[in-house]
Amino acid sequence: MTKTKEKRRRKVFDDALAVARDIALADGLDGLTARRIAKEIGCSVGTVYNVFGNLDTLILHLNASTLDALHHALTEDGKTDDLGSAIHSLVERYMKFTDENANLWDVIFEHMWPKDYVIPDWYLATIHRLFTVLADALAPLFDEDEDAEKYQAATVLWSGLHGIRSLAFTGKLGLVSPDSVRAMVDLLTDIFVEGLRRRKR
Amino acid sequence: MTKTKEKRRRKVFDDALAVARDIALADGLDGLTARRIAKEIGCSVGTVYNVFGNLDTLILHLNASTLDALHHALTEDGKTDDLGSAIHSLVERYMKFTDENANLWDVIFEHMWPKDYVIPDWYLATIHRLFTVLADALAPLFDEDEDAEKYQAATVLWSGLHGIRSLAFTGKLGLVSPDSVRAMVDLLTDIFVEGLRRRKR
DNA sequence: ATTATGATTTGAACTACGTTCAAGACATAT
DNA sequence: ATATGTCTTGAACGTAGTTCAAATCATAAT
Repeated sequence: MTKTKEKRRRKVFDDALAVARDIALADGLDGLTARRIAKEIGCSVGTVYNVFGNLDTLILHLNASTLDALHHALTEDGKTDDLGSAIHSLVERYMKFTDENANLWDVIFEHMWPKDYVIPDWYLATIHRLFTVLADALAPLFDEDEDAEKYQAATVLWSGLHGIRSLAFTGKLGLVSPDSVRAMVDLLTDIFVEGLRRRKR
Repeated sequence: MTKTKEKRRRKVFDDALAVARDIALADGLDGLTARRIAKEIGCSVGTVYNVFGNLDTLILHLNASTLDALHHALTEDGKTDDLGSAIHSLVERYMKFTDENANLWDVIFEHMWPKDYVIPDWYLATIHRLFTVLADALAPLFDEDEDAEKYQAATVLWSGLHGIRSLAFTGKLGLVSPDSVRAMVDLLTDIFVEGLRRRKR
């Protein structure tokens, strides 16, 4: 049977990702070594390489699951009807998730793909799906025929929020308090949404 | 005499940074190894460690010089009197500099300080000086007694632009063309400046 | 039940990294 | 010319990612 082999392979895959997630949460990208993952799931490095091919691909899957977890955090429970508060709710959830999973989240950005690494389409789709959540919340601020503009605006806002959060988290802004991060995020969100509102009129 | 020793030490310091800059421009953070730098300036790794203590400190100095180079690019030639065009000029120069020195620029953000690494005040001052350039350009949009708000707004705008540029450059937005990066940067800048303008009234 | 076959697992080994440090080379003061 | 104290050197250590020949295992065939 090829079934049992598939099962075993699947178990290594799942276990490795679960363990990698725990390690990343606790220690960030630095802790994510092939040897440590192998040891913690009780196999050799060779087996990890047999399943994932290389560490980059393992991290790719880890990041995809992190992105999915954020997507879930953003979309669970109902939406608000209120225009502005839907966006603020998303920002609130985004900040909460990235705070509570800071090390795990930052693996996505700390890890650099090798120059020749081809990022698969399903991973890009995961990113796209996330941006679309924000784009949908921005829908009232755009006309029906402005899907491209809407998606672009969502990308801009989200990238901007990411810039603030990640520079603060990695200490590259100088010393910045969590409080001021929140104030900066709110400032950007408010001004941007208000700007789109004016533009629509 | 301690003069000749100081001279030699200074030469190793300067040569190492010059070589590190060339390597970073060509190959990014990956190429910045102690052995390669030592070989290219014609000394042993030990000497590099004698002067810098560790690679992190060498990269700290490299980054400081990169930040200074951007500061120079932003401030050379006269300022414009025009309110909005001063800001757009800064953004234009920022984008030009980070495009032409993409690998070098990204060393600042790809490199992560060890958990216990203490970033010296003079480095933080270099960052502060850079943000102040943008804060000064935003001055017409704030009252005299709003220095903190002005600086915060500069930080928000710059972090936002950085978020867009760096996510695009590192391929973490999915596939994004250079053209659309420019459009996104302009969109954020326009909306943000316009938002501050309205706020002032 | 025993053997043969083919895939999987293993872990030592390879290269390359940051970093250290004992030994030698060097410059200065006497 | 010698003594002293500093600087330079490069082999060596520990740890990465990754590879691969040998051992192990599961299945199919006899």
